[in-house]
Amino acid sequence: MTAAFGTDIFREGEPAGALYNLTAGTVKLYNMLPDGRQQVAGALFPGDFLGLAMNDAYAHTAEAMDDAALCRFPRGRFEGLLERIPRLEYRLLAMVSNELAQVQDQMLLLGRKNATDKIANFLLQLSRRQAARREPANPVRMPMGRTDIADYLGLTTETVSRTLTSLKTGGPIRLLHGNSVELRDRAALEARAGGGS
Amino acid sequence: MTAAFGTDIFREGEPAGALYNLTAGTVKLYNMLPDGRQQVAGALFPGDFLGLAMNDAYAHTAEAMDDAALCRFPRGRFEGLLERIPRLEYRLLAMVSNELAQVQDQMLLLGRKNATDKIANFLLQLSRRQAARREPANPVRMPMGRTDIADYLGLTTETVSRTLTSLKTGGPIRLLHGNSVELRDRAALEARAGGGS
DNA sequence: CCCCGTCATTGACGTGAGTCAAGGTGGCGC
DNA sequence: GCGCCACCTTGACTCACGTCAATGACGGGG
Repeated sequence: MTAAFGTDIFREGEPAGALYNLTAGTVKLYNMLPDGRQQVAGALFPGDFLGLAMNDAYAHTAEAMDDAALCRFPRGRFEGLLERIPRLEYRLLAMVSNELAQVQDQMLLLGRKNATDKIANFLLQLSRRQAARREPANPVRMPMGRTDIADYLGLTTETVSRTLTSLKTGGPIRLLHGNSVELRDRAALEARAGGGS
Repeated sequence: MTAAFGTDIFREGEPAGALYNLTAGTVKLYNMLPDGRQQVAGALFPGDFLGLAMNDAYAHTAEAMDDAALCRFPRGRFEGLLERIPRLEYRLLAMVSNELAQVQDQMLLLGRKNATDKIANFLLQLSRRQAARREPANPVRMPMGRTDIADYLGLTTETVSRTLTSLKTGGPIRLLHGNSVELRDRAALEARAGGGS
């Protein structure tokens, strides 16, 4: 199954009929706010699962940020699998637990850090996830636009832009062509990311 | 098992040796930030579970906010239970999924709302949880101090205080003795809580 | 009963990030 | 190659919230 750029895979509130595994491309999860803005809950890369929280309805809308390919598991059939392979349920539980831990980190980030710390964190997170996917960790690719980054970090596009510029000027990063970022001084970023305020 | 006011039930990073069910009292979950501040991840009330994310280490420190009583399930024995009662694992998965959804709501709150909206949301959330526990929904009890509220909402104690005062002056709430709040105009609060910015 | 420690409130002030508003820049189709 | 459009960048200004600091209200212990 494939999803073209900009199309929804499922929408917030829809009955959760299936879960998916992303095999190629990038997908964002977000919630629409009443005023039209959106809160991006996360970005997913190949290997990640979508809709694995076993609730009745999807908690987010999932939208392809480029052309994506997915593996779809209808929920009924999946639950049948769970019955027969209890081990699988344990794995699933672990995955949801992991996701929970990640989201809680993100909470901490949103509540307590300033713009620079948020961006530093974000870049390092992307880098780590690229490495986990056995891609080069360094030139970090950002398939999403400034708006999505802003909505993910609780900032505005302007602030994201300004912050990236100031990190560029300050030395730790370099902006490359095609929405990529070279991390020139990872230690400096780590310091910002971990550090408070 | 009991935990007196101010004592830790478990600490962030410790091997997750057990999970707990809170039977009486109130417990907060938080992470310490390097600079000494804390991010409160949640408040737990009777009936809630602690440490149910099946990771190897606890993601938070759990501290009793008053004298609390807990039911402790050592992890080994619990996993034995899981083996024998697959249905239980499914229940557990559902609970973790719920928690995930809640935390994601909280993320949205932290990233995108102003102080008044956060407080309104917080009060309504407490009210709903009291109702879920079959206590009266209206005078909302707040067992935690201003500092904990602030650390939960990503604010400062001063801002929490000011915002409560302004809600009081504006009409929708009334501050009672003993850390309780009377909701006088729930609709007004709902409007703030749902509404954007 | 009063003192003192802890926590909440209130005020004055500074600042980081949001808002509003112009430019740039690159990609794509014609 | 040109123009259009979407997106990014930059600037000026504003304001909500944080910070620093003083005061006020409880509540428990001596």
